[in-house]
Amino acid sequence: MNKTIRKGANSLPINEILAGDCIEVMNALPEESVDLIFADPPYNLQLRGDLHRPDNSKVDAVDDAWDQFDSFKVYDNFTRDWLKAARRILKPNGAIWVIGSYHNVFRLGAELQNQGYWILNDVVWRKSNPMPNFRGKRLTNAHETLIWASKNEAAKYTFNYEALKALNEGIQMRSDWVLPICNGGERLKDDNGDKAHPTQKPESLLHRIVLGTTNPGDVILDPFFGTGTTGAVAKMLGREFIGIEREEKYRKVAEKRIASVRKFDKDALRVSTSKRAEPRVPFGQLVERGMLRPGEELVSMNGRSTAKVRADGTLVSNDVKGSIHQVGAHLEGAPSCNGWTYWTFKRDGKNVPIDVLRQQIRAEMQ
Amino acid sequence: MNKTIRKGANSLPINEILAGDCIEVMNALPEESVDLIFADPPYNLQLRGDLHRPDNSKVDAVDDAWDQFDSFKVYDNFTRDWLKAARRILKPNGAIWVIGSYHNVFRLGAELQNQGYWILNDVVWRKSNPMPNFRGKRLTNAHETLIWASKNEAAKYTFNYEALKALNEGIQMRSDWVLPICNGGERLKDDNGDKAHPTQKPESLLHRIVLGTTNPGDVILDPFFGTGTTGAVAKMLGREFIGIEREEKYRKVAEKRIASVRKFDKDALRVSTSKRAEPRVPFGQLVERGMLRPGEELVSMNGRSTAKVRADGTLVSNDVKGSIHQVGAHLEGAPSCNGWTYWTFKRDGKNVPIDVLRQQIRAEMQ
DNA sequence: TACCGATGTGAATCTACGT
DNA sequence: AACGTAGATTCACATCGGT
Repeated sequence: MNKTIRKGANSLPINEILAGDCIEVMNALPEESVDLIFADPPYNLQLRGDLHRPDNSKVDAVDDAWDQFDSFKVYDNFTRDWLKAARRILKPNGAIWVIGSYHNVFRLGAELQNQGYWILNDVVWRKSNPMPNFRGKRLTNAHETLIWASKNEAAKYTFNYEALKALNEGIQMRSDWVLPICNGGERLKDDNGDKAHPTQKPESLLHRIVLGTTNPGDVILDPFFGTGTTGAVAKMLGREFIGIEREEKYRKVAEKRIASVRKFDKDALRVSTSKRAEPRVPFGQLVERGMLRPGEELVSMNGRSTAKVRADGTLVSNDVKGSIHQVGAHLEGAPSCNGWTYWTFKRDGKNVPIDVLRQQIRAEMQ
Repeated sequence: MNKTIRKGANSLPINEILAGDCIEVMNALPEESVDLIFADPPYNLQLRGDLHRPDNSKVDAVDDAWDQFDSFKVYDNFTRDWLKAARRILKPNGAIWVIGSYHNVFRLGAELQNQGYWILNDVVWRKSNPMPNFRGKRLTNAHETLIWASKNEAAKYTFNYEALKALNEGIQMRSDWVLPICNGGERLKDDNGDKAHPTQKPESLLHRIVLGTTNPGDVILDPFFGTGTTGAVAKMLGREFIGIEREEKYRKVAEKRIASVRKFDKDALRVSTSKRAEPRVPFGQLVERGMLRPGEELVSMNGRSTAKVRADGTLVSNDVKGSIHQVGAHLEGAPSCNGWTYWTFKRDGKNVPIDVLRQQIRAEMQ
C-alpha cells in the first residue's frame, strides 16, 4: 500500500491498493486505461436517532464520518467530481457499475446521464435476508440498485451473454438478482470480532458483474475499495484490479484478504444460490390479481363452513378474522389448518380448490 | 369528460376525468386538496416536434442539432413543473407515487428530493413475465421502479402496515413486488384489437398501493391517467379519484372501463389494523375499576422482577417508582419497555398478562 | 451425531401525542 | 417548538451450547 504512481507513464499500478482521496488518485492515473469501474460510494444516509429492535437491542448503524454530507448540493458536487475523474481513465469501450440505495442512487443515475454515460441496465439486488423494518412504518428495505453504463452511447461494451445465461441455469439473466447479504464466514471481522467494514458487499454480487462484463486480463478499478471485495473477486477470476481507499484500516484488511485468495480458485467463491423448492405465494396475491374478488365467498372442502374474502387477503367468518389458515383452523377446532387445501371457490357452478390458483401463479413465476 | 373546473371553489371534481395538460389542470385545482398522487409520466417524449430548448429557442424539426444534454434539460423542466404542480395540490400529510424505468426514474427521484419530497421507499416491480432481450446484448429488463414519497420529512403519511402484512400472509411487505405485467383479459384493446395504451399498468400494482397508502374515502389523483387503472382500482376499493388525460381516445376508454367497475362492499374493504389505532387505556383505570388492587403484586413476564401497585396507578419496585413502562425499563436496563406486555398479575394461581385487562376495557368501550 | 432452542445481527433516512 | 412519556414493533440466517 501507499504506492507511488508514476505520472505520465503508460504503466498502471496493477493489483495494488492505492492510498488517498479517490478523485486525486484517479486524476493521477493515465487516461483511457481501465476496462471497468465498480463503485460503491457513500450513500449519504440521513439517520436521525438510534434505532432499537423490538427486543430492545440497538441496531449498529452506519454513522461513519465518510457517509456524512451537509446537503444534496455537497453530495452532488462530490458525485460529479468522482464520476468525471472515473470517466477520464475509462477506456473508450469501458463500462462502469455503481451501487446505491434510494438515498443516493437517483443522484448517481442522473449525473451519469448528464456526463454522457449511457445506461445499459439498472439492476436490482434483491436481498434474500434483509433487515426488517422494526417500527412497521415503511416497507422492508429489501433491495439495493446497481446501474451499469458504458462510457457513451456508441461504446462497444463487454457483455458475456452466454456466461451469465449459464450461471442462470440456461435462462437469460434478468435485471433482478436474488442474493444474500454478506454475513457468516464471508463477513470480515476486526481484532475485536466486530465487522471490519459496515457495508461489505457479497462476493456473489461482484462475481456476476466481473464474469458478465469483463474479460480475463481486464483491469477493474474500484475507487471506494473498502475491504476489497472487488479485488478479491477480480483475482479469483483472473482479472487485474486497482483499488483506491482512503482509510488505512480498510486497506490493511483488504491487503491481507486478497493475499489469501488464489487465482482461479473458484472453490473459494461462496456463491450462494439458495433455491427454495417452491416459491411462497401469499394468498393476498390472488386478491390483488383479481383471481378472487373482495367480498367473494369461499366454501370449505367439507362444505360445512363459508368465509368472505377481504381486500387485504384475510378472511371473515362470523366473528372470526384472519388468514386462510387461521380461519380454517378455528372453524375446524384444529390447532392448524392448510388453508390452501381447505378452501374452495365457485366457478361455473363448481367448487374449485383455491390451490389451483396458487399453481397458476407458480407456473407464471416458473 | 371535458369537465369545467370551478376555480377558487373548495369543491373538487371528484371521480371525473379532466381533459387537458396535467400541469394546467392541476394548477386550476385548489391547493392541499388530494391525499395521494399516482403518476406514470411519459419518458418517450416527442422532443423534436413541438418543444423548445431550455433557452426557449425553437427546435428545427428536421436537422437542427439536438444533443442528449438538451433533451435531458427539456425532460427535467417538464418533470420539475408537473412535480411542482402536484406538490401544491397535495395535502400536508399526502404522499406521491411515481413509476419509471432507468430511462427516466433517476431524473424523477432526484427532482422529488430537490423539491423537498421525502422518499419513504423505492419499490421494485419485478415482472414475472417480462419481454426477453432478443439481441442478447443486455440483461432482460425485468423490472420497473416506483418511488413512494411524502410531501416533506415531517409529514404523517398513511401506511396500512397490518393490511399489507396480511396481504403477504403475515410477513411484513418488502420493497420488491413480484407481479405479472398487464396482459390477457385485463389488457384493454381498441376497435382494431390492438392494445389501447402502450403502457397500461396492472391493477394488482395499484391495488397494493391504494390499499397500503390510502384510507377509504381518500382522494387519489393521477395526472397521466391513460386508460384509468388508477381510477378503476380506486373505485373498487372505495376511494375517490381524479384523472387527468390529454388524449381523448384514452379518456374514452377509461370512462367506459371505470363505469363497468363495481365497488366492493364495505365489509370486504375493512382491513387489518394495528394496535396503534386502538384507544389508549391508562393503567390507572385498572386500579380505579378495582381490576387490580393497590398493594397487589405484579410479576414480570420473565419472572425475574416484582413490583407493587399503588393507588395512583404507578408501581414501586425497591427504590424505583413510576409508570408500568418506566419501572419495567429500569428493571431490565432497557431504553424502553412496554409495561402492558411486561407485567403479569396472579389469578387462580396463574400469571396473567395485565394486557388482558386492557383488552377487557377496550371491549367494553365498543 | 443430529436436533433444538436461545441468542445475535444486517447500508435504516423507522412514533404519536400531550404539554 | 421542544420535550417528556406512553407504548408499539422483526425476518432470515448464523452461531453456539445443551440434550
